[in-house]
Amino acid sequence: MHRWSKLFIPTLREAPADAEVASHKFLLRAGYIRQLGAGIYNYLFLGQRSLNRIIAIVREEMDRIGQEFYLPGILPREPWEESGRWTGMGDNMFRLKDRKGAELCLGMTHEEIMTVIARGELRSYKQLPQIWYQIQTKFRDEPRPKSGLLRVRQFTMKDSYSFDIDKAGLDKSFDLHDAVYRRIFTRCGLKFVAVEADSGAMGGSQSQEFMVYTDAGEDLIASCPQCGYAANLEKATSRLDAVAELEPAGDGKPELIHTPGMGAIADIAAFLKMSPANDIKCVAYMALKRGTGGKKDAWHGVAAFLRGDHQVNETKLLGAVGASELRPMLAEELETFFHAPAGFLGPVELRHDAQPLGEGLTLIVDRALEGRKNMVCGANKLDYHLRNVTPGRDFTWTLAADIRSVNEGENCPAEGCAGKLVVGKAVEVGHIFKLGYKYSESMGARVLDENGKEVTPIMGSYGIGIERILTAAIEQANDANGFCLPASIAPFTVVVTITNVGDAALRATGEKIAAELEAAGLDVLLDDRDERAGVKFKDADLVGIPYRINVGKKAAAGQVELVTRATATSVDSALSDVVALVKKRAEEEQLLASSS
RNA sequence: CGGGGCAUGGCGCAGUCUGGUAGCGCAUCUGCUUUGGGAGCAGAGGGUCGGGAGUUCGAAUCUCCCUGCCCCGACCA
Repeated sequence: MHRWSKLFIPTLREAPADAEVASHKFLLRAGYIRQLGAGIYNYLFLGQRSLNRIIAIVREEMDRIGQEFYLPGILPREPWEESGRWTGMGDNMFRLKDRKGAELCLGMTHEEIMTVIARGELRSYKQLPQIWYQIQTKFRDEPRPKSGLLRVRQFTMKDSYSFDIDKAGLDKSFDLHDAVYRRIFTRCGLKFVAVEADSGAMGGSQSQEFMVYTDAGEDLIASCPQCGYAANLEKATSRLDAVAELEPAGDGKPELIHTPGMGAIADIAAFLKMSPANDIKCVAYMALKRGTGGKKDAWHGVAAFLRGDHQVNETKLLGAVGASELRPMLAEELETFFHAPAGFLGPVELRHDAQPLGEGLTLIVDRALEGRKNMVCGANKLDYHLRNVTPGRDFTWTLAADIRSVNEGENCPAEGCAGKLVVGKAVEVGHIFKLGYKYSESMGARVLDENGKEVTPIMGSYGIGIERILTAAIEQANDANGFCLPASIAPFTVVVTITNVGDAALRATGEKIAAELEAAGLDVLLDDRDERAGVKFKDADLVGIPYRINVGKKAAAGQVELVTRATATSVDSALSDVVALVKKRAEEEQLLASSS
């Protein structure tokens, strides 16, 4: 029996000044966590208890499809060197040296280590498929830890890895994870959406994120209320309405116009009395190409051209050109590639490479420019623009790709759907994706297929942020007094509050009810503190326990109160019925969650 | 890494501009009263004012350097 009077639950009346988001404030106030450093937290009794319950659900569900391992958190350099990620991970990886000077790192993910195991042990197609998972502490030297447990440098992750003989097998492993993840998040009481996601620069094809909508989130999700389309903004597309083209001026050929000081698109649009949609804008970058096979890293020029009213999406751009990093071009680099300053850059007669990231400039155009005509763009000459510019006729490019971010209100990309996209903030709680051969190939994992031929197994990688489930649950259900966790992941299902411990009869009744609840298999906390009733009510509301039984004045008449935290409603119940009632409520909640 | 801010008792803050040896609320401890929504009264304990150097008779306060933390941006398989 857990008695509050004996426990360490350091609740705070006021939130520390540097907590911004709801989950951060309440995790601190409710005594779940304490900060040790930037992005480094101590998990106290209630926090650890809740995380343990989340882990139990994750483990139970993962055991349906996979086998649990436990890999080290401290890892030698060599496997990372083999995969190319020792340098690829950059400053996000914590690195250290042992007493002999050998280099090690703290694990931020475990593709390499799982692949080491696979290549050492897997020999035959008969041993496939395999799904191996672990629940492990991960370390990432985040550039900017923030928002309590949402973005931290040490956290707990369930990560799993699949090895299959072929793509069909990978599809199956992926789908198994998709189904199990849906069960996990449902059981944890999260209102989540599965969205299409970018697979990142580190390889992979199909990729899906599990997101919980909240303003505390750092990802933007575009979704269609009509057909259910949902995608991370890094991936989302839309169908654009046609733009009214400008009438050709003069002979219809590109024509130089004097535009003194009009480096901004808004200036040009106003000057020519046209929509920014008739302008071609240029965003110039230097892109980093990681050297492989002993080659050095190198920066290359990339000129991205988009519709004047569109925003470049750097994630899409990185993927399109195959680079690993971008930075804006410096003024002298602009001079080298364009012979012109920012504000007057354009694609006409711009020398560019045939292949992305060659020695010269990569010229990439957004798909929204294809088929357009009579547009306005910079002339690569200070204070001059060109009009009558038609893409394809007046300039060519290295490649065309979707490199823009969609905007709210644009048309849903789904075939035949008339919906308009809405954009919302969300936090990522899980991510599943098809890795392909990146690690198995580079690290030399091979098995023999049924014809005795050596083949490379295909891999998948699947993660769940354990702490993020807790924070997302708090973000989605909190009010001025605190938060309410789903019964499945709350540190306790029910708290029995003895309103006045000075009253021996009340005390005995509270003890009895708590014992009965425990015997019924519920996680029960008995609030037997010698505090005023108000203090105990406030604390109970704060710490997220979904049900509270007040043992007070009416106990002498055989009645107690059952308070439901989520709805702030209470019902009187006979002492003899309350245990069954709580149990029923908690079970109903779980059923409701799994049916939605 | 760029921009902004903060650092004074466990938490929230004042004091810094204008230098004079540290204060308020909450929390903690003791006693009495109170006992259904963060009680009242009385008393008590607790702070090298983030660190270092300097200016000064004297520094929380002024100067310089460093560190930590927060926010915005960049970044973030």
